[in-house]
Amino acid sequence: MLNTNAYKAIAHPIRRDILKRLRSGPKTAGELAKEYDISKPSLSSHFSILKDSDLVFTRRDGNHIYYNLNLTVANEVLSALMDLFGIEKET
Amino acid sequence: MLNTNAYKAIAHPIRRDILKRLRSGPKTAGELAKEYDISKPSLSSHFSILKDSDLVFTRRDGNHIYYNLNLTVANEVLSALMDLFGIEKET
DNA sequence: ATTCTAATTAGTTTTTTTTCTAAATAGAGT
DNA sequence: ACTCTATTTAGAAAAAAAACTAATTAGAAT
Repeated sequence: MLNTNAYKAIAHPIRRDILKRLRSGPKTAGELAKEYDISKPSLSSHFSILKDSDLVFTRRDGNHIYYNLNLTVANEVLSALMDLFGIEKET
Repeated sequence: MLNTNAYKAIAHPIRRDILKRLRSGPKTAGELAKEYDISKPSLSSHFSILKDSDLVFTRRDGNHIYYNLNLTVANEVLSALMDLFGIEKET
């Protein structure tokens, strides 16, 4: 069953943008921070919300923490929405 | 292009529940109101957010206003999320 | 052990969302 | 025209989310 925090996670434009950037592979908080005109703590809070949703997970490599998109959960979000809307996956 | 209000629309559990109930056909505000322990104005505000997202549209029939699920927009939400996550629709 | 870099936590303020009660509107039916 | 039912609008209060600065933690590297 889907963690409903996922709906909250995708509700904010910055978090959606982060997810989009993670499609192409893991990024550090610092790399992502460059893209947004927002304080680091605010961004950290967005990361935290993304982690709570399980849409992203982290891995530390030395000094850096890499954010990764969890595609399994991403697929679960899609499935849950298809169910919500009563839309069938074509066979 | 998707109305980003749709992300906001699905962020609240009551609004998701309303969408789910509309799968089976149009419902009046009154019918839906029975399902939730919340004041009518609060629910009306949820309806308004759903309408802003274009996920639902209304049709008046006499004294009743029927809420309908807009499946076209529902599909657009799914497409937008597939794009966001970089998930391909299988052919 | 100190220092450097990366990122988070603490605490607060601002903004947005959700909720409420009371009043108003829209249309149907008498 | 009045009245009844269904729903929304107005205005205010409460709750939740998002933002900031300052301080802290975690680990790497000297």
